[in-house]
Amino acid sequence: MEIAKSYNPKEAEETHYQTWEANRCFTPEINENPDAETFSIVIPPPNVTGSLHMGHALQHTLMDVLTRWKRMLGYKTLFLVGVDHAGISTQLMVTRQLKKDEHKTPQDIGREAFTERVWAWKEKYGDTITNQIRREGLSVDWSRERFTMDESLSGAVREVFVRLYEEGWIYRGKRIVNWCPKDKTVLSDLEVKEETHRDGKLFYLQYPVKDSDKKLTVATTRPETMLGDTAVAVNPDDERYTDLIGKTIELPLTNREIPIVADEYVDAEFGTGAVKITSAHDPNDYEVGLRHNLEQLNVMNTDATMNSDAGVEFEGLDRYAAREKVVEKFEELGLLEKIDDYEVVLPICERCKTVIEPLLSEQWFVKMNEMRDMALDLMERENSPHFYPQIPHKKVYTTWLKNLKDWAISRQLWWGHQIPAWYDEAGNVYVARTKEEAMEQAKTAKIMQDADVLDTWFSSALWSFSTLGWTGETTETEDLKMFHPTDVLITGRDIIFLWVSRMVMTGLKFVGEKPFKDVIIHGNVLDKNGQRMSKTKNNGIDPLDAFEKYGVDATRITLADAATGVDFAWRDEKVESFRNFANKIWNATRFCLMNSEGAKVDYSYINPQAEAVEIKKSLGDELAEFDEEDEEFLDRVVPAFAEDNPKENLSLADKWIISRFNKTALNVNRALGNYNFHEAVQLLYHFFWDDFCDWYIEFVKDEITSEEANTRRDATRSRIITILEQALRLLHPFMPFLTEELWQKLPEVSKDLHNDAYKNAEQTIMLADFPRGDVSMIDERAESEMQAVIELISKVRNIRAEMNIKPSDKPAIHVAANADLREIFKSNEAQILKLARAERLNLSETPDVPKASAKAVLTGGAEIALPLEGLIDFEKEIARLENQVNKLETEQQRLNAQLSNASFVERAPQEKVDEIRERVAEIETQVIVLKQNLEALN
RNA sequence: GCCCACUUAGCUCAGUGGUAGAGCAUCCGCUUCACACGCGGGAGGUCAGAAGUUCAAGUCUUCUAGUGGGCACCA
Repeated sequence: MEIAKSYNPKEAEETHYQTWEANRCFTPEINENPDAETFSIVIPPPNVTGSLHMGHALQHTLMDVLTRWKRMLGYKTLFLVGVDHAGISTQLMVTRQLKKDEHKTPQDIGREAFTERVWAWKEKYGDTITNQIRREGLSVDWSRERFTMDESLSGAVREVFVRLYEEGWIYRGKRIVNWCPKDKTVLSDLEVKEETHRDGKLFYLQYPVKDSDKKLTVATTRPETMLGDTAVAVNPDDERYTDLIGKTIELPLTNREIPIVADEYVDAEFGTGAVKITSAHDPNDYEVGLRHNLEQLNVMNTDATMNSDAGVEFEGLDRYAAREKVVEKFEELGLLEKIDDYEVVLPICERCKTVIEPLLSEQWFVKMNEMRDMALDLMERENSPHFYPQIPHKKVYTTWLKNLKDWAISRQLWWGHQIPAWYDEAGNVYVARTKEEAMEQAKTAKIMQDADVLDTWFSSALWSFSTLGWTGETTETEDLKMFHPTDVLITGRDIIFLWVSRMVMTGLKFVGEKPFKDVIIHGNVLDKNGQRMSKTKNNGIDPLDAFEKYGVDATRITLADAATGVDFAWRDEKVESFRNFANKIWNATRFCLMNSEGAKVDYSYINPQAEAVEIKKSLGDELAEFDEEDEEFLDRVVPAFAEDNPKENLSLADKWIISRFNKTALNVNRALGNYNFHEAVQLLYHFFWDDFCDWYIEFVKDEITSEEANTRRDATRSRIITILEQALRLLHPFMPFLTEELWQKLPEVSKDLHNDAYKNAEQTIMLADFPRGDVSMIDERAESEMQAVIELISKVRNIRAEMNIKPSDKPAIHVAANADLREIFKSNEAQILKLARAERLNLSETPDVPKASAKAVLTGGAEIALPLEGLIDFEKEIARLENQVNKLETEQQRLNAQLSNASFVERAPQEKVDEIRERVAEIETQVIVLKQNLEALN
């Protein structure tokens, strides 16, 4: 078979995904077993306007690893995909396009036409992200793809809104909200970020007191808001101002008079101890205003220009222009006391970075306390959802819930779920599922729907169940029964509040159960300098570039390897090393395939259970009463049917690699079960590269490359290709394309190697049984025997390298060892000679070597010597041996100190003490041998 | 201001109270018939600092320093 010299990811990536998707390998129905356990996971819906970034690539990889793993284990598996309508960003994008193409604003064409444009935009460009998801190789069920604006999901949104309203958990009210003057919409607290400005100013303004020559100085960072001042507040206990309480201020630049009030809110220590109160432009001032029954004077328009209430001089000015003008005027009036430099922290719009203007406005809110209590109760009762890692996310989540305030859900946009509330001409509100219902309530057809739409996160909050068919009307679907609650949610910590917590709350409230069992919070991918990736810094690494450069599989396994829950810096070198790993897998397979004539994948070598199943199949009815667990049966029947009686003929290396494989499989399953992706990757990397390639392949190389066809060679070929086949399965969840590509090339791989759950499916590794690992196949004896052989070879190699022996020089190896070891070495003589590049293996009971030898000692005290007549540098050899003695003696001293500590021997577990005693004995043995060797040299 | 996390080899990071680990980089030697994206062999650590608990601390406790994050305040 022709196979390229190195792995080219492109080809594999282009073909296999299409095949998988076309064969519906991703739909849960491919699993025909009605009793199969289920596994489900929903994707955090990316923005429809979005494109893939490293954070997606990371979380998508982890989700797909779990999904593919569970699917191969035979679970009925749903990985649900979909996108979010992303209210603000989408609206902005379409608005921009409208302006560019037609020089029109949304208002010019009207709401209906605009919404149509957005849908058209979505049709045209909305699949960018979904195609990138295909590129990543995600095994998501496209037949269940969802969009938050789908009719069914929209129905769920309306239903939830109406029910919450009817229960009094949604209300409409006038509050100070976070207003983005650029996007011209309200934002929830979570969509507001902070920005520190060191060059800020604190302005000290003097307000004349009426009927007095006194002036009261207030400090402010936003002088323009003084145009909307409705009071000045001081602390009631502040003796400086006691006499002013109840007096009146003649507010400069306006014709208004405002009271001086006393309020505990004021901190006498800060600034001047007197606070200007702008009830309509600051949340704290608003509260003060309510307490003192102050007027609510809004002096700004929604674009943050001043309105007519700010006075004719200021009307129409932008807030910053107004600020300058106010300051100028105060200076002219001699009322500007001073301007201090001051570090200000400004609230900014997370999306457009515009400074938020707190604004008094009428909006819809969700009262969160009751749903919040449900979520807290769930956490208290059953530690659910279970966060991975627990620390710090559990605490952050519960603390946030405890301090939760009402959620502003209305948005002044046209793209989204329009609020199902209608107003009659008198302004009475009717909340209903449809306009017809609202008209019934209003007893008139003259009603108008609320113009606002809901926060995009409102629909996302329902994602776990709205995607499975819940509409309120329909509350029980097959999918809900089968897949809700989902098993695990994987997301970043920045949306624990925005999304995770809200899904928990709505899930409990509307489905009556938690939406997911576990929540994995992954770390952020930082740039190579440890900085967060951001558009402004332009330090983002595009996953598509990584796919291009290193391949999807290498990128995936790099991300999985880095997924320990903490942030990590992206390193190209890291991906490179996993690209090398992919190439290593490719070449190992290439080598096996070059020597595969006469070989076939045969599960029986490593899994007697499966072998028994195969035999059972071939015998059909004859063995209807056959019991897979019946070991006696296996012993009796298996050899009779296995042509080469594999278990009898296994070499040490075979037993060893089978043992290593099963250990690896067991540990990989355990690691994935604990969501420990890093550990799983490390296990696989080590097994494949070190155990399989560096030792096993090298051990059997001569045998399988033999030109001469014989049953022994072919049996070995079959064994190696079987181990390889199994290893590819273990790797598949991480590296789906490479493993599929190679798996398809293996001889007879498609025959009888299928997962029973998918019996009518196309042959693909993604539907093959995932190796679970079998404890009974772990052979500790084989492992330690092989270890001895490895140690022997390594020590010889070490001597060769340290003594600068040329590769072409082939010394003899003298080994003095006990009978057991000699037996082991003898039966692996050919491999030892080859891998140690030696000519002859001389085994004896006691050392018998020429003086000019380089020596080493093995675990257990066996000695090895390489006669190096004429090659040996005595000084170098002495230094080498002394170095080894020193190392051992340092350790010996430390251990002896421990053993001479009476309380250690007394209080430490006996096995620990024994362990150390054994180690000391081992060191002593080795030191004696090394010292004898040293003496011989001196 | 309150809370949290992190600090381990040159770099990026694992690490479960019991001998300190990986990848990359580095050094030495190899065009050995799967792979130079490779093979073989090395060197490299006061586990941020201090104190404590323990027979035993990278790991548990407290304090200190540095870095990062969250929340609150921000007149």
